[in-house]
Parts: sequence; C-alpha cells; structure tokens
Amino acid sequence: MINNPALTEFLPAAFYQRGAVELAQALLGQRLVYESAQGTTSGLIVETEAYLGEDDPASHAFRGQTKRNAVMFGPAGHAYIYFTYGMHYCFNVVAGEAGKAQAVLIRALEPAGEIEVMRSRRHTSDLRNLTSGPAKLVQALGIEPSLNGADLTQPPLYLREGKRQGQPIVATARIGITAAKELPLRFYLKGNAFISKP
DNA sequence: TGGCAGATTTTA
DNA sequence: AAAATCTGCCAA
Repeated sequence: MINNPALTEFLPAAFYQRGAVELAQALLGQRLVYESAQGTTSGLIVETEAYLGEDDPASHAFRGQTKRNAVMFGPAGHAYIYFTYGMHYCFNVVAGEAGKAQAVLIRALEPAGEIEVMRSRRHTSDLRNLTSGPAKLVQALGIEPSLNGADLTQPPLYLREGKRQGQPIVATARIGITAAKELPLRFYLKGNAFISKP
C-alpha cells in the first residue's frame, strides 16, 4: 500500500504543457497536496478557472509582465500565488508554453487529507466552508506566499493523480471579475458539494 | 438564505 | 481607484 506506485507518482511536467482551458478541465479531480510543518493537507480539485494571458482582459498578465505576475510568464507546472483585496492569497497553476502567461486559478477543493489541521487553520468545523473558495483553500492547506514560483512536480507542494469518476464538467462565466466576464472559462464538477458558488 | 457593507493593502 | 475575496450582520 505504502509503496504502491500509482499512489506515489506526481503528475509529470508534461501534464501541464497545454493551454489553460484544457488544463483547467484536466485538473478537475486531481489531488493538490501540501506537506506543511503542521501536517500533509490535501484536497481534490473540484473548481477551476482559466486565464489566457496577455490577450485576456481579466488576467493579471493583460498589461504585460510585472514583478507580481512574472511567474505566469515562466514554464508550466509552477505555482503562481498572488495577494489580493489587502488580505487574501490565491493559488494558480501555470499552463502552456513559457512566455504565454496562461494560468489556471484553483477555486475549490473537496477536503481529503489531514482535515483536522485544515479545520483549525480555518477556525470552522463546517466541512463545506473549509476549501470552497480560492482564498479559503490556500488558508486551509497552509500554502505560504513564499511558495510563489514553486515547482509543482515535487514536494512540498505538488499534484498527484486523483480519483475522478466520470462526473460531467460544467462551464460557466468566471467569478469576481469585471472584464471579459461573459466567457465560459470557469469549470467545476457537476453536483459537487464543495464548489464556491452554484 | 440571500444580499450587502466592511476589512485592508498592493498594484497600476 | 480597483482588486481573480471572505465574513458577519441584517432582513425576510
């Protein structure tokens, strides 16, 4: 069990070498893991959003490369973590070719591992309020801003194959943006109880 | 249960 | 000035 290769393999770098729209859907059902000092917390990805780079008015990359968004312009499979609204951090997976600035925002997880640690970080006992939002899941997993740029194919922050069992994917408009708000670039697993909004 | 104001600070 | 958000409070 412990040495079952299927349970110990990380998603390979090649997995991330595709456009953000495709990656956003491929990430649904996969497991996001962070080996923090307080424990190894994890969840299954159930909601994502694609950001398309310099041509996407809703993307942080729309006005070109800056210090803040530099990671998005780098290679796929790395973490882009940004600070927003004066108090929250959100986590993205960089997609596509280097230079394209494509990324996938992870918006919600289904809690999976070391749930008690996540409960104490979130100060709530409600499972459905643990990781049902982009800033919530960062807080629950304990993901720190210093992990911005981290390689997601190795510890301590990584993805591994999850268990998606054929739930249909729903596409809707992205949440919380004012530009390009009509594009159907938000994806979630139909019927999942842990998405941020129906 | 749903809508809205307030928090709080970086970024453009 | 607005922001890829969350929480608490209020009304119904």
